[in-house]
Amino acid sequence: MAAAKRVCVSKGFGRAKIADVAREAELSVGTIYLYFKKKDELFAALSVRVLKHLNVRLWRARARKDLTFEQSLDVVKKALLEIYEIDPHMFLTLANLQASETLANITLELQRKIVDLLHQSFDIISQVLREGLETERPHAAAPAKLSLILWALFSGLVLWEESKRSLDPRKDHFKSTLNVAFEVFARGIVAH
Amino acid sequence: MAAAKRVCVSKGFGRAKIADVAREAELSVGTIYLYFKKKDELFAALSVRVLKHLNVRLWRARARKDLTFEQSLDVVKKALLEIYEIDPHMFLTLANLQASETLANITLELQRKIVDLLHQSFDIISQVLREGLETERPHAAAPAKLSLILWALFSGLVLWEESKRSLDPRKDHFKSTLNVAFEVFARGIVAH
Amino acid sequence: MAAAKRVCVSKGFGRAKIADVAREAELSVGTIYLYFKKKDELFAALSVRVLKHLNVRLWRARARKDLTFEQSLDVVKKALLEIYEIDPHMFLTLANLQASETLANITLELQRKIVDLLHQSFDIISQVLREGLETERPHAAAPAKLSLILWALFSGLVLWEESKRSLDPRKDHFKSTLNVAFEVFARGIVAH
Amino acid sequence: MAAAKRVCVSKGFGRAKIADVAREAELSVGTIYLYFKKKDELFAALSVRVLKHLNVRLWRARARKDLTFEQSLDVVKKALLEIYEIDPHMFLTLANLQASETLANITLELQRKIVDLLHQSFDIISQVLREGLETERPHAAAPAKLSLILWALFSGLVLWEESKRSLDPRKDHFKSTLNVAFEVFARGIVAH
DNA sequence: GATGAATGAGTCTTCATTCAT
DNA sequence: TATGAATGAAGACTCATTCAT
Repeated sequence: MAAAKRVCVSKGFGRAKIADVAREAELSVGTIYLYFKKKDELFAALSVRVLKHLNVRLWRARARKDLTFEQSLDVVKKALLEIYEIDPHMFLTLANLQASETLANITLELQRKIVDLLHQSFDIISQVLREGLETERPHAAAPAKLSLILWALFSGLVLWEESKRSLDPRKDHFKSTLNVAFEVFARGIVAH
Repeated sequence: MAAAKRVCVSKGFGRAKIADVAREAELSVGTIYLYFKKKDELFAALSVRVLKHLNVRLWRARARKDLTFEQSLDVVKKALLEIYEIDPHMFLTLANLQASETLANITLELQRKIVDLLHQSFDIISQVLREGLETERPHAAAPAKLSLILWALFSGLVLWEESKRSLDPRKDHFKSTLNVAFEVFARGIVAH
Repeated sequence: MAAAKRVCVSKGFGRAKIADVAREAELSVGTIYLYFKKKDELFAALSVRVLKHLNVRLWRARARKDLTFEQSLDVVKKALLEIYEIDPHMFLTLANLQASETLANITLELQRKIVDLLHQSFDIISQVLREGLETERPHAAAPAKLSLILWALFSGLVLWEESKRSLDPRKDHFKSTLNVAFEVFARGIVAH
Repeated sequence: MAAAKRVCVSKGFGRAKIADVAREAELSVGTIYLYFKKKDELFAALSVRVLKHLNVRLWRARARKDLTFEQSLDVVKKALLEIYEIDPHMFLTLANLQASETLANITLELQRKIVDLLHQSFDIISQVLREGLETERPHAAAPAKLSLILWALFSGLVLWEESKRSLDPRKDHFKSTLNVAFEVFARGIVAH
């Protein structure tokens, strides 16, 4: 799977061949098929891995208590950013999963796993937000909806950032845009 | 191109074959190649079309004067939503363009056109925001950055909405989430 | 299809590759797939051809009137033998169709065609036998059953003949055995 | 080998994999190769087993003395039918051996064994027929030739029966057709 | 301009066979 | 004897692209 990710990064998701992965992993083609029934199964498994990693990080963030809402949000932002900076392709893997038809070609079991992990991600973010929201922003929207908005905001920015490289030479800094985005978000959830 | 879009919608972006497009267009395969040098060229042209359509709408929104910031933002939201509702796959086309490696395989000319149109989109949104911001939110972030955030927010929500159909049976309504997202955004750009 | 047959003859049914057929036909692999959806479809089509050829011959035999039962039987034998001698592999094609799992992998339409042609073969043989039987062998078994027995006898002998070459050096002459078989059959359908 | 036969029956001859056999036998793949050098060797050995079983039955039939020709023939028929009914796939195994190219890929030793056993089968049938023929049908054809015809008749009917299941919904009963076939055969060997 | 048959390189996938343990 | 992970050659099938008509 590490090899598969490396191939995705270097050749692009759609151009990644099983033979490439095998070569990168210093295995034969057949061996790949010993562990993954289909090509799409392998790449979907990559997403599972990303989501698991993500959830571990988010979980750690959630463990911290006695934080204000702003601090909680900051913890979520840091968790997402940290993961992105460790491996900027992680979220792109997820974006590709969403944009491609990979999902249609995998086992129901794997599909369920992915759905489940995504739900977990949202639930953790919701929980982090909820505590701060309840005391400080009692009139804010439902945490579940807000966590989805946060997720969309983040993945939209990542997708843009990644595609920008080939499209748009105009320089803008991901991190600073992200900071502004989170500030806007934080202030937007006002208590009237 | 209309045929190409219909094929993309019904079979999915990655599974769309030139032969399908030809059949849908009631033309022969060869004829497609009279108008598009490469397959990727055709699908990139689709994105150009989406962006042009988008810009026309945004331009109309921009034309209205004497609006408060909130009203301006509402106009942008309506323009984006309207386009999405007329054709939910338009933004997915763009997302696919970003997520796939299509961009790497097209002529420089077409690449430039796409970049140019995207800049136009941002510029129009920036302008819409700028007027309201200058008078009502003098301390807000740069309009260019805010328009990017708005774009990311919207495309992130669309991508999620589209992928959710196959992944996640949990019902949530795109439109209401979008409304909340824009409310949060609008309130977030406060003048301290 | 002529190329496919030649490949079957020279390399054996199970070892015939699409690439071989393409080379033999002086076409590319893709062109084969322009006319046959699946590999098995091509080889099943071969059987259809054999059966059609067979039925034409049998039909001609049937056209002759005013024959005694023995003469009718002789006409059937000659028709079968003639086909076998023109192309000894024709019946082997059918035997392979029966012994292999090809039938499970073809379209229902093609399956139906094969069934239909086989029924036709039996029906023609039945008709040839019927006339002679009615007047000369009134107490014989049903012509349909007898034509099946004749068919089994013939194809059993062909299968044996074909496999014998690699198995059994013991010489015996197909034609003379066939003659004896038909004599036995003719005498066996006695009028008590 | 029992496992191999079960796999052949359930998945079909051509679709039987060594891995399937190993799983069925509750052994590992490697272990299969301790006992059979090649895949074809294993399946050829299956034929040897069938032929041995067949010969045992035929031998028993031969042991009975003081039978008329018709009774002898009946004994042969019963032996063949009994084997067929115990395991309808036995003869199909032999038919597959004949129709496929398996024979070309096995050791000379195994080839000889198969040839030898086939000769034995014919010889036993010949002997059964000979006794009755000599006294009751002095002018009949050579017993060797007649036993080959009998064999062809039987295997032709079996092959037909087996293929019919997937091809032809038209019901006809194997056993009754076989009975008619043997009656015809018995009467056909008349003494003029 | 339009056609669509032909192409063949490119990929996935399978599976008999080996071999270090 | 037994294992079963690893192999990689082989082969079916696809589809963007071309070009003679």
